[in-house]
Amino acid sequence: MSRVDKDTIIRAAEEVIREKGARKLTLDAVAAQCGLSKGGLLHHFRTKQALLKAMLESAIEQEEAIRLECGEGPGSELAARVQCMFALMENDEGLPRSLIAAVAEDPSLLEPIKAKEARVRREVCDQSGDPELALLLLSAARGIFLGRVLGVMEPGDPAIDRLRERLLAMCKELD
Amino acid sequence: MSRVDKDTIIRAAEEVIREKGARKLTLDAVAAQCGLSKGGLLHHFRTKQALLKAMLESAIEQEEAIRLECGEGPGSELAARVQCMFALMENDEGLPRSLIAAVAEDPSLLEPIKAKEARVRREVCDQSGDPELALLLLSAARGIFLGRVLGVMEPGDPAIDRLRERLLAMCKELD
DNA sequence: CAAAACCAACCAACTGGTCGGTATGGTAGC
DNA sequence: GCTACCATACCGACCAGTTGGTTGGTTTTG
Repeated sequence: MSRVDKDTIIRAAEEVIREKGARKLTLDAVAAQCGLSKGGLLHHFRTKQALLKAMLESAIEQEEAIRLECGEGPGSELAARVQCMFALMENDEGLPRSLIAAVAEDPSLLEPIKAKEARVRREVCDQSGDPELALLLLSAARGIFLGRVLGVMEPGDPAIDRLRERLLAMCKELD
Repeated sequence: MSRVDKDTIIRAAEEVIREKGARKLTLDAVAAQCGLSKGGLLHHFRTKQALLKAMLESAIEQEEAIRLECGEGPGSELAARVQCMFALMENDEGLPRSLIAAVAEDPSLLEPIKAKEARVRREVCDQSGDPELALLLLSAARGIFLGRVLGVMEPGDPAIDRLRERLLAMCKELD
């Protein structure tokens, strides 16, 4: 029986990034955050890379879970993905933080995300009668999302809500 | 007369990020890259933060220069900005790399970019008869751009070209 | 000459990672 | 029940290499 499981550690790592920035994501900081010694932390993740990788995988899982929630109705894949991205923004969880840390540490860690992203694009295109417009709308959603990840766009901006409505309307129109 | 000027150092820093990743952007690495001792480097930039800040400012300048090139004709601000972003992608210069390094090091360094981004959005909105659609198109361009910055989207993807054409067409339609 | 540009040696703090050891809880044999 | 054994979780000291930054001196240039 473990008192601290891997998921707790991943959350702690995300918290460190949130508080101190991606550059300060050190093993010591993570260990301190979840009340563990560095030795204990390294017992769960043998290297820092392993921790980063687990963070990304966890983030992807979370995203896919939200995606399923958004796609229950008869809407298209595109609409579901757009909704999913906005949902992801509301409770800014692991993915954004992990993304930044990973790309700073070792861009090759993003390979799984790259693959997932390509798959989503293909699905969205295949399903739509106007693949280019579909891709364009998807890109717009990602632009807003990544803008928030980088902190370039304000969280509470009312324009975001209006953009979401407009985006979703255009998605429906496309179907 | 200096044998190595600040601009050379900034370019060297960008090169380091390109070759080794944002995390490896160290003073030693930058000094080595531009054939300077660390002491010499620190003579030009007293702290690492100062170097980062200068990198961002330089990147913004470059972007504004490209923006002016793109906006010579009668096109709207929106069209010019979209064109500018695609031009920025073709010769992937400092801005993308600097962005990642800065956000990893200290997100508050992005403040100038945030301000500039907000200003652009305002201009684009003010000029357009359909501000939301304009913002949406701008977001799409940024989504593609940031997707490339993070390495999530392939550089040579032909879809990018098609997306650019479509985006520009929609911009013209909006005018 | 005086200032600016530059260098080499150095430093303290931090980094990821190793290592020997301890605490705990389960399990098999008696 | 008790003992011997073992695996897992965890600790804390330690290490070598790296980091940003300092200092004191040397070269270059106007």
